[in-house]
Amino acid sequence: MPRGRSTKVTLVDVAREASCSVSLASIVMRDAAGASDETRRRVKAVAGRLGYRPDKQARSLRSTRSGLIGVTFGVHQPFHAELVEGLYAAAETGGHEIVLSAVVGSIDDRRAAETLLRDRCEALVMIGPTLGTARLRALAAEVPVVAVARPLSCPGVDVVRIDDRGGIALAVDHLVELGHRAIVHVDGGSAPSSPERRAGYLEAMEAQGLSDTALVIPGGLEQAHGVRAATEILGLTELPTAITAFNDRMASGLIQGLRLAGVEVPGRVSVVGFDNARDSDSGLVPLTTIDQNPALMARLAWERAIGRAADRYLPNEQVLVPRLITRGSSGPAPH
Amino acid sequence: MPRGRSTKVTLVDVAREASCSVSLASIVMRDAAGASDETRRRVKAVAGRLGYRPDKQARSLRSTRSGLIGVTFGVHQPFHAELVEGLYAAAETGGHEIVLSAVVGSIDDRRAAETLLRDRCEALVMIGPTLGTARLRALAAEVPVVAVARPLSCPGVDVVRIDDRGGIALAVDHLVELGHRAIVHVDGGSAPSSPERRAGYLEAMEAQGLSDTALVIPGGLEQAHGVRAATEILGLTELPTAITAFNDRMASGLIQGLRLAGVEVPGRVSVVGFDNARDSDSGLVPLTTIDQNPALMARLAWERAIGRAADRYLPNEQVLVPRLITRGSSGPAPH
DNA sequence: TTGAAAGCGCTAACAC
DNA sequence: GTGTTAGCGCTTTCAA
Repeated sequence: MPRGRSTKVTLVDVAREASCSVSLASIVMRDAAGASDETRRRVKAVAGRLGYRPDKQARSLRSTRSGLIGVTFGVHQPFHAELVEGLYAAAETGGHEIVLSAVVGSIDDRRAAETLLRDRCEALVMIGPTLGTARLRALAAEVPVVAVARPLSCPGVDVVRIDDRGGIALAVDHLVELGHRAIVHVDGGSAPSSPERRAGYLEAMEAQGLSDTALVIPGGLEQAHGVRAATEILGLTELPTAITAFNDRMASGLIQGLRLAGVEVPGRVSVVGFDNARDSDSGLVPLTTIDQNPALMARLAWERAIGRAADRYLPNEQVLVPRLITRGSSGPAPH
Repeated sequence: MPRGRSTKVTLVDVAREASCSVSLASIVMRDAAGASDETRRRVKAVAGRLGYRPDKQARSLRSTRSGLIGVTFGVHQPFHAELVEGLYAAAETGGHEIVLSAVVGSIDDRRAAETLLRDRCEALVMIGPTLGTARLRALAAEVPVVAVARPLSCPGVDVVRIDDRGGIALAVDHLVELGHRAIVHVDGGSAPSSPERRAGYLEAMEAQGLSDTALVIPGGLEQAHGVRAATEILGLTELPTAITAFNDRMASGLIQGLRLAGVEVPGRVSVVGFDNARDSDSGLVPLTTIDQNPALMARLAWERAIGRAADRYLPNEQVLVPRLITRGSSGPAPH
């Protein structure tokens, strides 16, 4: 019977074995000042030999500061995955550690955040939270909250986001430059940023004097929504020559839906996505899209979070500049 | 200055306010036996009013059992997301809580697991771990490990997995039944399960007396790998009439690559995927695929994990039965 | 530079 | 049903 898992090694064991006091051993393990090199060497050696692993819980229990930054994210959302990856990279700088809390079908942002509070996180980074501003503010009253990838005007909550309106404008302007005039937008349904991108689209169309041809089709986040939207677009009395999609995944659905009906992309219809997601350069046709620079976004969010945890800043908003990635799904307007 | 975040409310505060002892308050908060209904009501009311939140760390520090089950997963892997969702669902039964640890570019399974050990998890569920059996076994010596979605023969490690060989055989048999004989397999590169599916393909082909036409093309996990493989397949002297792909994402790439070259799916070439992923029914053509039943897989893994944590079982292996989902990407062989 | 003692917030063992 | 006592593994005064 493989019982008897290596019973726990504590700092007491290490100290005894290294014949020094527990506090001294503690100093060494924390790389704090106040121990001789000789002691340091000895303690470290013993710790290694015994397979000592500092107990995070006990440590944070004693030292009020937990060193934990909570992160909520949607498991099924590729863009969130990019940000999580970026946060891990940022966390490498040390001093603070990530605690993940997933938003899944059965668990919303509020419950996910609640878990993190019980973990005594010093600050929360919430990725694309679908939470009312009232609840968000209530949360922010308990712990510093940094909302990422969700345009938000909520006093007390930090925001790190892309300029959604500007991003869509980039797409529209790009298409207009290619000669397109009949450009429709497929939105993201109830997703964060969807209203902003929708509005940005309408503004950009107006700025180009194209208000009368502007049209928004309801969409969503997934490929299936794009396929559905394609059907709807194909049913229009007049087929547009270009489409801007809420995100890349749906853009992929759009392209596939159009191609299925024999409509060439970009020959007959151009499509521009949003996100510059992993698979976006490898579909039926490489996708022209808007890059959000998730790595930078994550880094800024992380810095904010630890800064707020240390009470170094007041909450504010940071808006990143979107970038157009021109690939194969957009081309000159037909005629 | 919005300083003064509601300073921490402890059990002592609750007890004082409810004029009872701390231990009694503790009993109430844990819903343990040994308190009168009247006390229960009073303490709960006070706790609610004060916004008391039990400190998980202190709790687990004191009670040796942490109630934590660690889960490692790849953030960028949609199939892992399904499993994580299933694990959260399983965890609803209570008693144990999930601690997530992501595997990202800069953090491998070993480091992810190491984090969980420091969290004092009682058992680990590792999703698709890409870890040598030696390291896995070393880990399993410290804590019960349940490997999910990775075929593995490693004493001391629990395994919950799909019958990969059987799954691919299902796909091959389905295609043969449709009249196909020239069937190629695009593998998953270095991904877990890739060797097993490759082998399953070869076996099934042999069982069908098709060994001489069997061919494996190198692939990977992403859509781009499928597109690349499509190019390779299109370059073959004789185009096969069917393809089995390591997963759905790559199958999508394959279909798109083929269609780009004017090859009809399933008219000219049939394609079968693996995973029954979210987007698989909404692509250019709805994908025929193999379902792994991630919900059940997750539930079994969870039960194993808490069972092992309580030392109720010895490690073992559970193999799930794959199921063929027939959709539009497979059809009768041409001729 | 080192060590002794106190205590973080909680639970568990025991007495009442 | 209730309170008292001890202590989880660690950090943190404080004194030596």
